[in-house]
Amino acid sequence: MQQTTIVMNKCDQCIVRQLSSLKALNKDEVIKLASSKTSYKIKKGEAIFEEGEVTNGVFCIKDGVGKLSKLSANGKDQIVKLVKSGELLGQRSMISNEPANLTAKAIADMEVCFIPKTEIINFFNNNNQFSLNLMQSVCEDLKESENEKIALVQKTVKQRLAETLLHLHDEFGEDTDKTLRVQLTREELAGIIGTATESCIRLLSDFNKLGLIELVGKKIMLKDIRALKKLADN
Amino acid sequence: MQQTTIVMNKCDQCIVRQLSSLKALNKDEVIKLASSKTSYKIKKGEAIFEEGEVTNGVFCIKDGVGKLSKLSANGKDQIVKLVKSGELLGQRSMISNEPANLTAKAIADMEVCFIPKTEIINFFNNNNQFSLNLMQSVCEDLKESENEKIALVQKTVKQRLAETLLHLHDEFGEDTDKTLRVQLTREELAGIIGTATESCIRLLSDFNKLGLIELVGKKIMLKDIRALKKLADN
DNA sequence: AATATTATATGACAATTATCATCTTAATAA
DNA sequence: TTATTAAGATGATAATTGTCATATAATATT
Repeated sequence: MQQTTIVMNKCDQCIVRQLSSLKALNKDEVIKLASSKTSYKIKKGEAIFEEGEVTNGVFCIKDGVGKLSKLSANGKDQIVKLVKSGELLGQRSMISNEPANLTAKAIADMEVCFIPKTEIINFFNNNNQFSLNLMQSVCEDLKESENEKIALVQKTVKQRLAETLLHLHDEFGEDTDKTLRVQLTREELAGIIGTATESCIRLLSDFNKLGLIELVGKKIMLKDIRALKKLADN
Repeated sequence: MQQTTIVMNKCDQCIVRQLSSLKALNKDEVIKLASSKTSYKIKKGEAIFEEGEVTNGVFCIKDGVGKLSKLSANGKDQIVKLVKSGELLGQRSMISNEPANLTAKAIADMEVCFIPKTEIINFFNNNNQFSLNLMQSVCEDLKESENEKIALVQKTVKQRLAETLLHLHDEFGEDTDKTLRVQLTREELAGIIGTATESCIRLLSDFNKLGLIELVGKKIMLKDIRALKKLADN
């Protein structure tokens, strides 16, 4: 009895349970969830799943940061989305009944839990609020993807870099030294904005010289957010 | 009584009912649907809804072709997706409870039906298969959007043009004269692949000279699909 | 039919961005 | 520590693509 309570609490207190579609689950469902999940630790650089893999469930991100990306023919890694704690991973391919379309890798050490598909489908069919939440989450991803698609075409690399820096600042915040908390390599940053690594580095230098940002070793500090916003929009 | 039957048949026979998420609806639900829908005719060039508009429902496309697009600051229209008969329009913003993110316009004369949100939410909550279908449809859109996003960055304009021509051929087929059935202006085609109209025209000329396509007035005939595929992939 | 308007086409040129080479600095392994 | 490798930085150059100008063809309007 007590054991059940402990297990339930584990998921009940979890940040994913608080932030994701899973917030719609009731006590009994959380207990079921806790007993069917499995936990993993994933080191920086390691994959959670690879493109083409059949995952048969979703991953809850308890801690860390990950990237969803696709390798191109010429060996470049295009990053489609970053994910952080509180989010679910692999919803789309699970629902579509398809192998993963993208590869998920850890950018910072991660703690994740795997929830089997059967469990999720069960919640989906029996809990309207959960299915609506899940639906809205995918819809949010779709909207974001469409808008990014438009930005890729309508904005220059410079604008996209400014936009991405602001976005990273908004979503992940600052370290104590005022630099961006997410530690991306220049290559990864280039992969997000969709450009060559050298172009990305060059523009960062330009931004630095213009006083828009400051490069602290490999880390980036946003110095003039207003100017970055202006640059990104116009 | 007879009237009800007639009305039901109207929706029951409809191509949208056969192809979209609505195929999961049972007889009673179709009757409800038929009584709550309103029909419209939309002329080529006219809008079904505009970006920022609150639609409060979805549109069934009975006939015609439409485009979902967003106007950029510099006046260019980026086309995000083409829609054709059998598809639903406006699902995402309805589910997200947001105004439309994109503008929907007719490329060819359209016949559409509007279904109010209350009706859809009702089906969503009471019919698991319908909610799953709807979910899968949004997931399909998401996958496509992500893949196009990647293509926009990793492929050249030439490759994207080849890819888009093949895609249009697959999805909309040929007219009796072997040309592509969808009649897009060069400007619209440029808006899909995300390039300047002049660049698009120039590349079409190149493709023509290379024997990949043939330009029959404003219409386009694919002559060497194998070569176009090779070009698009590599 | 004549005129106006819009779409398509093409040349010339500029701007952006990618590629390749090289160098420096930082991180990691031996 | 030293050697080795990887990441970051920058110059030189080429390729791609966008912009502007202008011409022609197609369509619409009077």
